[in-house]
Amino acid sequence: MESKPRTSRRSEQMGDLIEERIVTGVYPPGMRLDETELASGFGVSRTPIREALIQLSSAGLVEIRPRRGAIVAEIGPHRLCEMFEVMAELEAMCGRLAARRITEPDQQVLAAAHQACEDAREANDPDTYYRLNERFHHLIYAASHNGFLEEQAAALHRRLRPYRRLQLRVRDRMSTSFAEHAGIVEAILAQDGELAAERLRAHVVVQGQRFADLVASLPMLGGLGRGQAKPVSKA
Amino acid sequence: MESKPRTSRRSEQMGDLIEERIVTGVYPPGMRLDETELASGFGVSRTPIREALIQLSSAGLVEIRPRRGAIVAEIGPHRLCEMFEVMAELEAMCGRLAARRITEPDQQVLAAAHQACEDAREANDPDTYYRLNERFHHLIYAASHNGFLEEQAAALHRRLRPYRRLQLRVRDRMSTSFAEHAGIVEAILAQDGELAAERLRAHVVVQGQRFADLVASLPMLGGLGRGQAKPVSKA
DNA sequence: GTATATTTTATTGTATACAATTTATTACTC
DNA sequence: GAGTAATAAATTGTATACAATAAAATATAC
Repeated sequence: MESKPRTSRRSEQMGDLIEERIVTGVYPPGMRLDETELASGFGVSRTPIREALIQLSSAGLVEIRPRRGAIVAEIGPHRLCEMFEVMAELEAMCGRLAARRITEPDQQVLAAAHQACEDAREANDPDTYYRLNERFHHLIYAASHNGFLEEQAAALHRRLRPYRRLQLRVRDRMSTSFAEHAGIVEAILAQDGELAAERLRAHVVVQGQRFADLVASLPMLGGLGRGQAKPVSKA
Repeated sequence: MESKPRTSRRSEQMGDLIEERIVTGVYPPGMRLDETELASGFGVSRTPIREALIQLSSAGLVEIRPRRGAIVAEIGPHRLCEMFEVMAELEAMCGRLAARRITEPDQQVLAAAHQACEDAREANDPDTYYRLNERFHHLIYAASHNGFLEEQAAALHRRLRPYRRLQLRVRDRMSTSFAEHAGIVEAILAQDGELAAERLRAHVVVQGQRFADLVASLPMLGGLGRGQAKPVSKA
């Protein structure tokens, strides 16, 4: 059968498009999002654009200032560290619950996903590793058998994606990441919740730390402080 | 000066109004939210209503089914337990961080808020206690000195409000709650993060458990299972 | 009389028109 | 010429009009 879009709502499609461009950096933090401009750019009216922006605002990706338009949310280093701190705890919680609740077949799936990561590491393929890493973490979220937690963790993970992505370029990050994964899998399969939690927390915190180092060095992110945005030309 | 609304956006006002009616049960779970009806009811056009509904949908309070309208989100007992489980962990995290990071003046404020709770308990005033209890918890969120965590915790707390509110009617809940608070304050002031986390987790989990008992007994919530909603007449 | 197909109705989704407010530009005063 | 006031332009917020789809009702076949 032909794949028909499961939603006929243009506003959702617009939301996905804009979100994509935000997380990939096409629309950088602080950029003004002109409704009329976006509308004509996407070939729709302002209505779906507005609805998409409101949704993205709720998700924290854009900031709507009353009567003053929307801008891509600027997440400063400080806020970002806060978010990583929470992410670490959510991951830890997922791990703790997963260790207690993971089912037999899910154990197999997790082990297989881990194995796949190893293959990507040996092939020295960061993009594939990145993708498989995402899958690995999502499997742990799901293994917590708490659907709400799974959603929350996935949402925050997604939101931190652009910042995490940078790190895999860092030297040896793949190997250390994989080594940490091994410890995590071990703890979960041994059904040691506290150990799994601890290791996942450390895994993410390290990411956050690594990020903090990165943010200090990169000029692109260095100017991304708490303060007001430098205006970005729209064309 | 006269208090002028800080936002001129009708959609936000509508959102607050609708949210208020949802969390207070005026609009019960499963109820259809007819855009036209709401619009005429509030004396505005459909546009602000739609925008409000989209926002509430992002917050998880309403569910928008494409081309089929919006309904008040139905949170079944199962999902609710999941949410309480996450809430417990967020509170625990706030407590752990608060114990490590709370400032001198904030210690005073927290102690005072706790004292105020005691007064309400002695006066046997559940409504006041409820309000002061909210304040107490929010102070702990803030004391974590993680603004993002504070927001997340507050948002989930708010979302669970209608369900938590029921419990204070339960016999002796005020006293046990207060006793638990005392232990939490003690742990935080002693800067024992793990103890504070543990006690806060238990505090919330108990609420969740209590809720589970409640949900099993109340017919109003008993029919609120995972499945499809019974339609609720709109007038 | 029941089940299916067709028409009707109602409601959502989108586009456009208008109103209100903010920002930019210009004019004016000192 | 700099600073402020008034005006003009641009952009957001709201209302309404129209289009598309789903639910309801009716009609028809068996």
